[in-house]
Amino acid sequence: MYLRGVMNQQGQSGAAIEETLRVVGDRWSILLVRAGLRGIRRFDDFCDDLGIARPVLTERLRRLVKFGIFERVRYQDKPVRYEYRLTEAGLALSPALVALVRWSEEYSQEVSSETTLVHAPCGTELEQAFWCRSCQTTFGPHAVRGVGLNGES
Amino acid sequence: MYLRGVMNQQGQSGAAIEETLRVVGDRWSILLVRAGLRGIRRFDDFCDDLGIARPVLTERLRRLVKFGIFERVRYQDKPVRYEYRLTEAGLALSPALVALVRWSEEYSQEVSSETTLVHAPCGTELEQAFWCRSCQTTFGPHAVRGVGLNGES
DNA sequence: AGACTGAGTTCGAAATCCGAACTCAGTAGT
DNA sequence: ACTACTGAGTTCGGATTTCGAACTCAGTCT
Repeated sequence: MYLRGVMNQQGQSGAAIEETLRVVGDRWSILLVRAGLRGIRRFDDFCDDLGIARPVLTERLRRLVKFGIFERVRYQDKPVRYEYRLTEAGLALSPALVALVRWSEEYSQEVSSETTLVHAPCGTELEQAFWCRSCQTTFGPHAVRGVGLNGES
Repeated sequence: MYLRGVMNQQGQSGAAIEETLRVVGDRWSILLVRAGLRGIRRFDDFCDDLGIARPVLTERLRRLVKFGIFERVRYQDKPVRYEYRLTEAGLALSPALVALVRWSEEYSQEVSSETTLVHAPCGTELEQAFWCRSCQTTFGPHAVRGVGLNGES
């Protein structure tokens, strides 16, 4: 039953994702990224859009900036004003976000009414898959092998 | 600058993912799913593997069971013992998990040493893509359109 | 002058998190 | 029969985080 052989608890193998979850693994961070993708940039807009408490927003944005997911940009000088823009790393979170949205649509108890994510050119509901460059095939979660998953190997 | 037109704050359009993040959006839940995928099922094993405090683990597992991500299974009678297994819905979180692992490998400050996720049959480092059934193509985040993203439309 | 804007900060109350120690039923060893 | 051990929790008090509401501060608009 102790079939791991995958070290953990600071071993190394899971260290990266653990750190990542310490950054984006809270109720708000992913939602902030999503808001960023929707074009929201300003403090008060994040605040109104998400209904997040101001002190929490302050702290969250600071942390996301620190970890390179947002950048704080001065967009006006007279009264000095800053806004928050997604960096490339922040944009790169969108697959995770999309995966979560898809999961929500399928499994959340919430009435999610209609499909919200589609392939832009044709409007078809999208699916998410893994892609192997060398085999030139797509495949599902069952064919993923990894140190971080499936109990080693 | 108020280009949303996507309702929020209980509007409906983002409700599903907000609820989802209220369930799995914390430091531990995703890690619990990952542990589940690695074959971990028992209370003490989750505890040792993640280094999570016991009361928190109790509460987290209860919540994940309540939302259908794990199921609590009696696996022995003499001393009654239960273990936690991922449901199908729980398994379905793996794309999100994989996306986060990939992101961590690429952008986390942590030294992540080597690639940990591969295509099982051939061992090639996997990529994640979106798949359009009707166009029969894969595509990246830029070609995703959706109510939940990209400021409506 | 007075009202408003945007990006925060300060406050105290409420909810969460933590580690360490305890419980409880049953099993195994001597 | 006594002791130690196992697995799945619960209980405790203290530290940390979260919250909403109200306040600040520089500058602008009327």
